[in-house]
Amino acid sequence: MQTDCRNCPFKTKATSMLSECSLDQLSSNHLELKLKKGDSIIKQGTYSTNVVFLRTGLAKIHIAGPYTEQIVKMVNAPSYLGLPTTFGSKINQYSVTAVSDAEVCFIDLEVFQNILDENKEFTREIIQEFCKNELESFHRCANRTQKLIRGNMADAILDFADKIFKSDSFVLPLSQVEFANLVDTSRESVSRVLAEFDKDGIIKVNGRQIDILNKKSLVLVSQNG
Amino acid sequence: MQTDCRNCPFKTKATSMLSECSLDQLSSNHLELKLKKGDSIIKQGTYSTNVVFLRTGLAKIHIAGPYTEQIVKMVNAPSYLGLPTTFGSKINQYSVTAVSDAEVCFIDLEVFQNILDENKEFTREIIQEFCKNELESFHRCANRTQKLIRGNMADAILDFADKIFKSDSFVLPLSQVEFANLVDTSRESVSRVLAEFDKDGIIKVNGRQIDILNKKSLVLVSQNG
DNA sequence: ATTATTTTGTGATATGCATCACATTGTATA
DNA sequence: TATACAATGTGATGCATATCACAAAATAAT
Repeated sequence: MQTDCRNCPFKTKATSMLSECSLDQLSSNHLELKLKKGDSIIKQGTYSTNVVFLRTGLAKIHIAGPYTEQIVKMVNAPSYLGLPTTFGSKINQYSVTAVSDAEVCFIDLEVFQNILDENKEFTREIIQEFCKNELESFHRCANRTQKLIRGNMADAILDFADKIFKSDSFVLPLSQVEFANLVDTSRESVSRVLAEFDKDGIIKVNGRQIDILNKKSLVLVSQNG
Repeated sequence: MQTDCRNCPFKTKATSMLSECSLDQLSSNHLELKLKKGDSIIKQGTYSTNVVFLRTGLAKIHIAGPYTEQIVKMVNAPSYLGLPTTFGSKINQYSVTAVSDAEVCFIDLEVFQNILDENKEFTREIIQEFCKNELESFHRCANRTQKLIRGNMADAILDFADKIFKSDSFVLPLSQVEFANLVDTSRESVSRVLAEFDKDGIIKVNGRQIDILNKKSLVLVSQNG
């Protein structure tokens, strides 16, 4: 299915920089797909020739570590997915999976490259994005390895609230196993710490429904443990 | 001091894509500097308007974690430094320090941006570089958090041999404290594990001189622990 | 509705490694 | 050459958290 990209209401900042001409090129060279929660978007180990545009929905980027699957980051729409894997390597180096219902557009790599070549502003924004990601990954790495579990879990919850859902009440889009893979812990520890936070009145846990009751405390835990 | 970039013998793949015109622009808009081991190249928290080209030498990228300084990665010449920090943020988000004598060129951000705008091939290469870095950081993060210390140390030693020095004999450019910050351990553990590897005949340690004696074993340790 | 399967809660135990404490060696500095 | 300071070696101890082993809910499948 193809739609007119010019009128797409889900443009990223980068995409809004594109010329009409490039948008038309996109329109006639992309495949739009509706996905259900759990559907695979990019699969580690498979051949890759597409950049993916996440139009709506929420996805996880995950990678097979030496022992367990690790969730590298959560991404919400609108956003481009798979640039590193598609540009940097013929074979996908990580997986992306929808954790909510989602809409995606598959864009041929050559078309995307062409659009990069023809749109300086677009390229600038994409590079900005790369820079932001690299900085984030530096910070994430330093935090994850130095902080204790409580701190990392607090971080993750704050991230969901502030970056993903923009609300202090949300339902966790991950199982505890997945949450553990995101925070680098065991499933059991996730369960325990969540219960602790609840007992301490920092958050209210009801199944996967999370309500942040005391954000200051949560930030403190994030900083100190 | 300014030199002619056209004849610079230390071009990256990206730089070799530049037009004569852009090289001239670079020539007249960069500051070349000779640095000594330990000299700071980029300092976290300071204002940043320059991209740095590492012409010769070896540098560490490091970042202040919540508790200790963490070395994110080692970079050897020729390579551009500080792109994420300079493009993505006005204030440097990480530090870069020479760990050997080095030569660097400071390039004004606007000049660099201009050169990006004018050279598609150059831009492609830079984007490739970003992609490679992001993939690397995914892998590094998954490995570091899942592997035991012996595995991570084996990894680091293999990295030095294969990527940095291209030789199975080299002198470690880091103190044990720094090595610990690179591998996410304590200084004591570095000392102990190095001694273990030596005792097991996997490597020979003599001060900071490292000789890999049994690379297969080292790879095995890297994989299993 | 009933069964099967996945997800979650919670105690007990084991362990890898940080931390502490100090000895020893190496390396700048006066 | 002596002295100060940084880098390293090595044991003893403690702690955070993984792992194991179940029970209990919750969801999905029949």
